[in-house]
Amino acid sequence: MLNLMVEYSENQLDAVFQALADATRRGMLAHLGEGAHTVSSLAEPYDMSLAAASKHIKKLEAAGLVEREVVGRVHHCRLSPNALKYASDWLRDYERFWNARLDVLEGLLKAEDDTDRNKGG
Amino acid sequence: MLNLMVEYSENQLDAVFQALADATRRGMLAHLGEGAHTVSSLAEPYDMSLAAASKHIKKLEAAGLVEREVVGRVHHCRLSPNALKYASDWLRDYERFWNARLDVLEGLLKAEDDTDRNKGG
DNA sequence: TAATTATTAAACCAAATGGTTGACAATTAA
DNA sequence: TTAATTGTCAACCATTTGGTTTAATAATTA
Repeated sequence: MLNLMVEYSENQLDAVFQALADATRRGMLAHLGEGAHTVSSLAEPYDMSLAAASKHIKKLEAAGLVEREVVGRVHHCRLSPNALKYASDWLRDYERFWNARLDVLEGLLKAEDDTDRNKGG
Repeated sequence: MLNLMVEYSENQLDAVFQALADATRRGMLAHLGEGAHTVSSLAEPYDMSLAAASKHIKKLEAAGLVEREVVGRVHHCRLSPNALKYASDWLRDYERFWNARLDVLEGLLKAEDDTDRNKGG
């Protein structure tokens, strides 16, 4: 039934959605939308230790949402939108699929309603 | 910088992405795409207790992805695509935002490349 | 009324999560 | 060389997660 749809790796979807399920990490992604940031600059807005922020970034990296380039002692992070597209495509696929089903359902309900009206009228 | 974008509730995004970050729950959503299912029928494909499946369904419900109608002793679950649209819209917003930034970056890199070619040629 | 069915609730467990601190390695600056 | 900066690692802690099992509850059926 889902054979029409692209196949997605469960593990990758797990990792991406899990990474997105945290406001700190979503905030970091938003900042990375402006351009590359170092680990400390990404951590700065948050009321947590650098180590904690570093863990968040590692999780974004593991999900494929962020890439890192080490220059000297500074780690530059930038967005890597492929994984994001992955999740987005999955959602879009499901939305299309479900909306189609719901349209059918809506049509059936409307038809039923019309029948009722004719009976009652 | 994100002021152009719709505002999203962090809690709702947490709940939705968290709900989507599990293959069992994504599978249940896929089955619900076919139409309504009872709790036991949703649980049937999975190698886990009914209680465990029931917890998954509760989480989908809490995220607003699933609605439940109790008829006698059976609980009928159906898709409620609003929350899904919520997450999908968020991703789409970010994608647009990021792609715009990346297009600029790509343009800059291309321009640089052209300069190099002129220098080198 | 008693048994069966559909589902949740409660108590428990192991593993994962999100945080802390302190030590460490590497790089840069004085 | 010494000191400061950038970031990770390891150990630890409390809470959440995803599962179990054993009741409990509510609705049907016999």
